[in-house]
Amino acid sequence: MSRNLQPKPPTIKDVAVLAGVSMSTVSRVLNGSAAVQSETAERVRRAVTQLDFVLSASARSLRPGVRSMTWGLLVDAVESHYFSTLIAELDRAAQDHGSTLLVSVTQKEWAREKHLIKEMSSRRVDGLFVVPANGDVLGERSRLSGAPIVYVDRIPSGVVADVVTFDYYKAMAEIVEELWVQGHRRMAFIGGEVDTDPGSRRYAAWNDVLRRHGGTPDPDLVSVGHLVAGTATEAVAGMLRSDRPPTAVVTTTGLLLLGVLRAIALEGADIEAACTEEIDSAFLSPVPLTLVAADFTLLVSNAVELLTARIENAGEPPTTRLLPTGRVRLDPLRSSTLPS
Amino acid sequence: MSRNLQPKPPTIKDVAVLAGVSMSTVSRVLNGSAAVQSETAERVRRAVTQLDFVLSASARSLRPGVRSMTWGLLVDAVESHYFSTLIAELDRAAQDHGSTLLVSVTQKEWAREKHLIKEMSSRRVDGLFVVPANGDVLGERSRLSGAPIVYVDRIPSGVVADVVTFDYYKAMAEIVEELWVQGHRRMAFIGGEVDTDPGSRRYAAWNDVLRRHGGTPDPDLVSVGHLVAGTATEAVAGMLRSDRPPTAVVTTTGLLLLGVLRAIALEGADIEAACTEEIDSAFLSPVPLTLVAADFTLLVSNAVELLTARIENAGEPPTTRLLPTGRVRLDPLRSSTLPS
DNA sequence: GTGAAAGCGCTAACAG
DNA sequence: CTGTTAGCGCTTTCAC
Repeated sequence: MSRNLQPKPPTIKDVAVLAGVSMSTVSRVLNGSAAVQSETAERVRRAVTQLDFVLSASARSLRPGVRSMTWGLLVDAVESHYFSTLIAELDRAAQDHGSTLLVSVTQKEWAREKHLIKEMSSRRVDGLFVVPANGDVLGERSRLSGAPIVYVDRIPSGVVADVVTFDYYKAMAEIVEELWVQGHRRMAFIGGEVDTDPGSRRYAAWNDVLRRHGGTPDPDLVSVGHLVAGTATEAVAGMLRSDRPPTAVVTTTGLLLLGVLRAIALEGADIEAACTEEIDSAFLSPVPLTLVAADFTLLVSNAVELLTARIENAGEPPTTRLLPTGRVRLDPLRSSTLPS
Repeated sequence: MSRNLQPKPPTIKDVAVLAGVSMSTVSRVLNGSAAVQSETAERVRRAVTQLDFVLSASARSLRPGVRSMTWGLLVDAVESHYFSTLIAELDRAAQDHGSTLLVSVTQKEWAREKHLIKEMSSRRVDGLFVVPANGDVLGERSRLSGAPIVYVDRIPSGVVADVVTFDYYKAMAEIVEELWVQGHRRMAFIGGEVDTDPGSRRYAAWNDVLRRHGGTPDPDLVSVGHLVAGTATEAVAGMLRSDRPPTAVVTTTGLLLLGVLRAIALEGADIEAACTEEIDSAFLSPVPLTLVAADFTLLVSNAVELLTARIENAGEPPTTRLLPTGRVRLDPLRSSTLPS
């Protein structure tokens, strides 16, 4: 029980006493908000180091008009390559900006998102990045006050706001078009939720391209609403075992792609696969793979630009930015010739 | 510019006025800290709903002795299965406990970890989970004041503290032992940092088991210090192309395993692989795979138990908990018989 | 260039 | 059961 008790952290007053100045002076030194005699400032800084003092973010942000130099990030879920990449990039951006990034998880529930937005606001973050969950049926989003918000990756419903997302419609359209040109006439579509963004955009693109080429998609080859990889595996395995199996299968998320690849591996099928998200184990694919490459550095820089602008000045009208995507093509490694 | 400006959030005073009571009463209703006439309470609650009011976490936590019902989590990096799983579990646990989890990234830098611990403390989190970064050469960790800390997954240096981690030594020892029993005499070891925890524990186990069976590990089959998958791929490819290739390769992290599998796929090798971490694309492995399964639910429940105890009462001596791990065995899917 | 004092939003005595 | 008041740690006028 000796040194285990948490000694309460020093306050600005402790620093002031130790440095032999007033609290105001310490504050001025620490914030650079006004000129302080260099010798005095030095004494203050020494006291700060000695006490290992840090300004209390809570107390500090109580005063109106003071920036907390903190950004919040609300993600919907954590099981995805996408999520790790986003956090890593955003964290770096925040650091460059001199801000701290605080991340929280909404678990795809609108109620939780709403709660966390308020929670973060009550912690006085300067701004929030939000990967919106679905479910705001009452249009409550537009009534949320507090810190400015930039929505990321998904277009939220029920609000006109700043949004940065990739052009998933175009990404999917290009993939399907390309497969069509390659001669594929029986393509399967494996998707998650298709009535909400961004699934809806992808699904629309899929349908549009196939219809443009005449004919409607074969309903036996469309299976949506998958939330986990397992059901996707079953769906694809079923298709592959049927009388008229697909020659290519298109899917939307990395999670589902793994499910699809599993089915393909299980069945020993020899078809094309494509996905609008990347996975880091793509090289292990038993079949040729086309992936949409999303540049998260680009996503983040756009989002940061929007948020900082909004933090500085709340006047601009909200914008939605649709970012371009790239493409990655992979052929199975196993049968490839050995590199010299 | 009309409704775009952020209206400053309502305060407890606004609620009090609207409900026709005093601030204290509002506070009491919101905290359930004392009995309030049910009718009055109802009026307050209505006002709260009407104004969409949330207590300011900043102001609230300024008072000494008040819990913020917030936990912090500091992770070293974000590119790993491990990380997603940890966050997901911890977030759920926090929610069950009625607390909010705030996550931040240390980027494996001790300076950043130190900064973020203070930053989080200054936000008055009730406690912190930390995946410690290496580099505390001055033993500063033990001097950190502020919120109680439970270290997770890694044993930090320079401090006696609460730690929860898996028994990586045993996990690795068992794997190597098993491979030995299966007849493998030329095993390769691909590792990351081996002079810091937990790499050091795994590397020690590897060496110990091989030595116990007589003979030292072949230095040509040991390659450590890999921080990315690419260099691991090169190292393994080199081994596989050599005169005396390994018959099995053991690696430590999921990231490195992917690099290893890539080399195996590239070279078309037919050897065993093993890893002390799981990956979600394991079923795509071209070769038989043994993985250590770590139960993160267990990790998290232990960590939460320790932290909450510490939050309640700072008296107990710090403990280190080494949790048991499981095993997963996977055979390549492609050549397997089709399921009926 | 520096200090004293008010007040940010909230909770916890203390009265009534 | 409810209101009044002091004060948490900090920044910012306002004096000096």
